[in-house]
Amino acid sequence: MGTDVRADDELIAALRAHGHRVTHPRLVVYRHLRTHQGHFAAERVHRDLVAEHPSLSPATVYATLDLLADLGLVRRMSTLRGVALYDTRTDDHQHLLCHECGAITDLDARVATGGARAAAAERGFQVEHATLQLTGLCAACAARLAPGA
Amino acid sequence: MGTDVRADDELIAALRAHGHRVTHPRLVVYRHLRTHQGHFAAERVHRDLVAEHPSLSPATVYATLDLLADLGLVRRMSTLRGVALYDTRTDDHQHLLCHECGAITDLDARVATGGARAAAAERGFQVEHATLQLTGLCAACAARLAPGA
DNA sequence: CTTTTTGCAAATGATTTGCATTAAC
DNA sequence: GTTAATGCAAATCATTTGCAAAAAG
Repeated sequence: MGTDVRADDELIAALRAHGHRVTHPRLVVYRHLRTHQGHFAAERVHRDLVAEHPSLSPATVYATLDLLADLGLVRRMSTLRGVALYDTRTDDHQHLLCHECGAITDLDARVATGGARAAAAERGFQVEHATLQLTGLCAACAARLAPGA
Repeated sequence: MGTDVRADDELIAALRAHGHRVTHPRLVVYRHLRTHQGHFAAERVHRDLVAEHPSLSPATVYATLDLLADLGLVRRMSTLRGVALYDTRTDDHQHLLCHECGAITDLDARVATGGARAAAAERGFQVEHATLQLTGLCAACAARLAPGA
């Protein structure tokens, strides 16, 4: 493993392109997300990193994730619960949200969003991402709730 | 206007079917949602109703909206920000989320979700709703941010 | 050197919880 | 009568903010 220099370059280029500074916390957070792909809450990122970086503050993690989202390096996810999540995947995919346990999993199906995008554009809405959210029961919760099936 | 008895009946039937009691706060909240369609935060519902129903507590509104969602009379919405929203529409439609002002608007396009639903089912996920979320800039924010265009 | 970014601690704000009281059934 | 549901106040928890100190360019 070790530090992936290519990953750093991508962050550095994006920061410079928008007039932001390349700082230690930003590198640390970004590397962590690159290494551990998935859906992250700010608080979780902070908890994961604070042992190795004791001076890293929650506020900085919140600000950094927000910045990374603005730079397009992660995506803000919509959630049913009240915790803000960031997705390391920036390509199109779908989300399965279990309303029992709150688990969120990725799905890779082909969904034609062209019609909806066009309809939105007609209203003057500039679409950046179109994500299909499927809510329901995950396999584990379905099994737990319907025992004898 | 006046009380729409048919609306009450729908709530009462759903409550009875699930062994819940028909209470005054539940009627009041449900009537309000029926009358004022849209996307509601619990806090907003409470604020709207507390003048006429001074004893109505926030906690009850939270619990009631949660119950209505479980009964299928409203839908929990996914949001980018940390406020839980409930949608009075329970039929299939899409949401436009402006990440500048936070505005959420409905869209009525035809989106083929069959493929994604099937893929989810293959994984053992029981899909209840499939909602396409389009994130980006609403017309107002786009105009404000790109002045000279 | 100048300005952004950080860390810290305090403030905020939505949501939840515990518990005695009240209202459904 | 019995039990669920309410109201209230306190607790919780994620997130934001203000400001002095530190670090980036």
